[in-house]
Amino acid sequence: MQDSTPTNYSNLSKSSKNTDKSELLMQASLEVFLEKGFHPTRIEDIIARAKVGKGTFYLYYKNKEEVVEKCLDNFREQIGKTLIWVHENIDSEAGIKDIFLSEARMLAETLSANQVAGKFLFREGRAVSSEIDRKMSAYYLELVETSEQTLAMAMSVGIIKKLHPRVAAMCIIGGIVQIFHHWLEGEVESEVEELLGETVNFYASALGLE
Amino acid sequence: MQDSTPTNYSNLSKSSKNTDKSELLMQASLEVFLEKGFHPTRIEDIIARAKVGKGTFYLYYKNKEEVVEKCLDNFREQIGKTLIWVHENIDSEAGIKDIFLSEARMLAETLSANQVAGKFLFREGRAVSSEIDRKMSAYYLELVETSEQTLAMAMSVGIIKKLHPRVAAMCIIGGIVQIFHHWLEGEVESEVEELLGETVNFYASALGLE
Amino acid sequence: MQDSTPTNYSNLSKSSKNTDKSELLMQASLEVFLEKGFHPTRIEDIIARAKVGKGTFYLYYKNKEEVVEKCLDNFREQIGKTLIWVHENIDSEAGIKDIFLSEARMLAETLSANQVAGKFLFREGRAVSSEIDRKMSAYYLELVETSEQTLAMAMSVGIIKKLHPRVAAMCIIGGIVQIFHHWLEGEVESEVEELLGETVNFYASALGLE
Amino acid sequence: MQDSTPTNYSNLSKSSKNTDKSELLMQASLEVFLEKGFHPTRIEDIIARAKVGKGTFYLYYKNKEEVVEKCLDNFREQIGKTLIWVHENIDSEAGIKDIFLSEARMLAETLSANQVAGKFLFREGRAVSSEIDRKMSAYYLELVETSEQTLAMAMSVGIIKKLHPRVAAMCIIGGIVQIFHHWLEGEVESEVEELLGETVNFYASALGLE
DNA sequence: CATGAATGAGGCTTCATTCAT
DNA sequence: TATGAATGAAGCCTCATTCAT
Repeated sequence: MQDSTPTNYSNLSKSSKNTDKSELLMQASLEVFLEKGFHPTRIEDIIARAKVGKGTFYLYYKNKEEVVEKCLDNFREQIGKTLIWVHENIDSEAGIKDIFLSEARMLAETLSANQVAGKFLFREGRAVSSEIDRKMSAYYLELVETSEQTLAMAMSVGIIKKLHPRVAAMCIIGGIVQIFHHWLEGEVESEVEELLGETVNFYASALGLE
Repeated sequence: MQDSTPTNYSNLSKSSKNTDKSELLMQASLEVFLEKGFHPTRIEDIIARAKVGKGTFYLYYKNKEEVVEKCLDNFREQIGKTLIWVHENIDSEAGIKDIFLSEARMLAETLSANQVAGKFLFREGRAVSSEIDRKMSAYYLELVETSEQTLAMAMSVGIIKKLHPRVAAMCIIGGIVQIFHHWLEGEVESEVEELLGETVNFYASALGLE
Repeated sequence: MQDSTPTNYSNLSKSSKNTDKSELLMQASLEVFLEKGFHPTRIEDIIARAKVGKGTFYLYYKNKEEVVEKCLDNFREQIGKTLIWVHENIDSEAGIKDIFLSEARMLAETLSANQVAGKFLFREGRAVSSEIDRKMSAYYLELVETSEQTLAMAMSVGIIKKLHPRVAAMCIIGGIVQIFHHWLEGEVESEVEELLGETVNFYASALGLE
Repeated sequence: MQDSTPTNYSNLSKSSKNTDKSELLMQASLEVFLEKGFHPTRIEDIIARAKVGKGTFYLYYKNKEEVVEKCLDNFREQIGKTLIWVHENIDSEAGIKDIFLSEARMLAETLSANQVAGKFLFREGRAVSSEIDRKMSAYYLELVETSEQTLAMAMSVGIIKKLHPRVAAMCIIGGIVQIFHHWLEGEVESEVEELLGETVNFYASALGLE
């Protein structure tokens, strides 16, 4: 529990150097992408931000697109790890609403730790390249399907109200993404805790929990 | 009723010649944008699709971005007209769920009539330019706020359950957009009518309507 | 006879414009290639010489290599036409040495008219690209083989001395190329007529023609 | 006789360590030059082939061009040594044809021992740099002139037929180079011995020997 | 001596835009 | 209006070379 942070770079002095540069470049890239947009960003902008030479960029990435590809993979991995962690640490005594709430909190935390990436991916990930677009569509679909299965199961055992499971999944995923998107963009003035609570309330109501 | 189709360009004989070329170019542009993505698309691709000379494009549009700007304006106008039409034609006898359903049906119809534009805007509208991004953010916010107000009012008169109106609005708008997005991308196999019905069911449940 | 020049651009006002630019670029390219060498030559050098914009080059050629490819094709065609013309216009009364002499004269004339191309191709054609290298090897082989067949036939009917026909062909082609190369490079001070005469003498002697 | 091989690096124990790396790099360079061509070859390719670090190349050579320069010098030296050896070991009793034949045999042997260098220099030596081009032109000219002098002398004493000595020299050098080139490229199927014999025959015939 | 990460000058190529017809 | 040949600014990317270890 005290070691929940997945990435640990300690005692890797040699290999960390590589990782450092590539990490540095990714952070710099994402920052500039957010500020200027992906397509208007020139490699020049990135290396200026990262304070490295032009050739150095190409030592670590084939081009701008590859940065995003790697970023998306990281992002998925982070989210994935979060979801897994949540499922492994569910307090079996807790009510469903509480489980939802912890899940939401963990997601919010992960997103918070990956703000720049999240903001960028939500905003213009799909427009980076058709490759990324495909990956993102696939990811959304995966989320929807996983969600659908969970809902279907919960419906069959009568924990939640009977609704069209896939439609419900899409409504939920879409809503959550929307809320996180607005939140990351700073367009929501409520406190996170309130936001999460109310969101859970909304979906609890939809699914007939109390 | 006999004039339900919102777009009606008839009796515009004079300007129609201009409009024809500019319309032709917009359709061609959107088609190519959808196929190759906005940024990879070159003016050359557009004029090849539209079968006009290279100079002709610049007779009607300043650049690719302007095409999208016009397209977004059209799109908003179509949706706006639809929503207005719905509100003007509400059968006051009908129940709320029925009103939602007609609203959803009309939106689906409008989106269907503007498939290419809708698909493109959902997919990569935000990445076209910061100008467009701002416009789209503003539009989403506007939708959320309008929705929020309606919900707040309905809550205050006890028609629907008391929830955080802005959170509810975001959940609803997000879910609907998600569903329409999946639908336009052909990733939903249900019949439209079923899809709409189940969506309305989900939100009716959330809002405590029966 | 009065129309022996193969290329005739008269009355082609429209298409000649295209041809003119591509011809202009080829001439400019070859000139610069000769002066600086193919590889050190930058597209910039070519367009400066041709006095056109940088984009214009790419309107007519994919890259420097393509210029050489086209040039080699032209060159082969010119030589080919010359050889054909010679064979069609042989004075059947003439002695073999005289036939050789007219052939040599015509070749010298053709090379003279394609000096820049010839000089460049002899000097560094093979180093332009492996593609060109292959083409040139194939061309040399073709020349050797054609020559070999002619010699073999002449040997079999006793017109010339019996020697190894392929070795003889290689000796002759190699020698002639060497002489033309030196001549084009301006490293031979004799008059053309004398050079040709003495060359024919040498091979006549080798082949036992008095 | 027991020391007929011109290159003998034995008893150079001290410098041999340096020489080894520089020799290794030269061999690696030439191999890659032959496979990819000189200009497309990057230093990276060379050091990959030689299995040394990138900086190491620069410890021994200023650049790719210098490798070729050294290679050309070696090559000339080898050929030079061969020719000298032949002249010093001529059996004064032998006929001219036999002398030619031994000369040709020794040259073939030397070329065989320097195949890679020879192939490369014949193929694209002139295109390496204008410096190398000049050196090669000068070398060809030197060969022609030496040959011319020998021929002129032989003509003056009536050993061989009277012909234009410079033209004869060019024909002979050109032919021999052509034959060796074809042979090195593997485009000749005859046995070396036959090839050499027939070549000597051809030129013997040209020069009126028997 | 040997290495290879870092650099940035320099050349290639694309493509939006113009403009004479 | 409509066209498309011509242009050159601008961005991408490579690769020779350096230098700290």
